[in-house]
Amino acid sequence: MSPDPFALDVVAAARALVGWTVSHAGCAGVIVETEAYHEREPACHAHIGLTARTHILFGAPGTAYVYRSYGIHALLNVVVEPEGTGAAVLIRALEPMAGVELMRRRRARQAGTDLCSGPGKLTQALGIWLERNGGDLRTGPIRLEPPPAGRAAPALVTGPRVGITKAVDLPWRFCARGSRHVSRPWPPGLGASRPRAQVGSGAAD
DNA sequence: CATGGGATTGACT
DNA sequence: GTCAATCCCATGC
Repeated sequence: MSPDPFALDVVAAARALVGWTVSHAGCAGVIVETEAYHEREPACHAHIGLTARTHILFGAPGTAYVYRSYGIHALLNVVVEPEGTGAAVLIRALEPMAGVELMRRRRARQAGTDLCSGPGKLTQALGIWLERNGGDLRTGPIRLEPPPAGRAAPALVTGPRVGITKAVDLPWRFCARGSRHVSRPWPPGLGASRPRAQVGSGAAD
């Protein structure tokens, strides 16, 4: 299988990118959750067409699209599909693999909770900010690397995308089955065990 | 030029 | 469960 998912259609790319590694500024994690966005559906920023904000989405596949969300957070996307088509894969969660102490320091206020279990959390943990918008993910500073050759593709759980108000029924969210590093709300059938200490309300396993 | 709205998170009732 | 934070961009007058 080609190690270049960037030219694939956005849904295939979103599925293929689960299991890849993202690294930046001394930290790295394996992607456990993605979502697909495409200009032909209204939840995608590129739906409004080519503007100052969206032109990166129409650019070369393998480019980083980093934008500010709710005035507070930076969200990381991988631009996919051929140049001229507005499409991207949102990286929603990572399993921390390297530089975990540095991640904890960057997220000092939430050191006890999950470090990368959300699109705004992982950019904070990795030190990714808006200045990375437009960068080439194959050369860095943000690097995207394929899983080791021969590793089986992770089983995926599919569900509707999170946090949007348009095209809410499209099943374009993909989570690694069994991973407890996925963002909330966990999709049905994820198969991950609860983080502990939340049990007690009488529910048995 | 004024205004509305987020591809979210963490704190609080 | 509810809700504020915070700011750039897109839209409308």
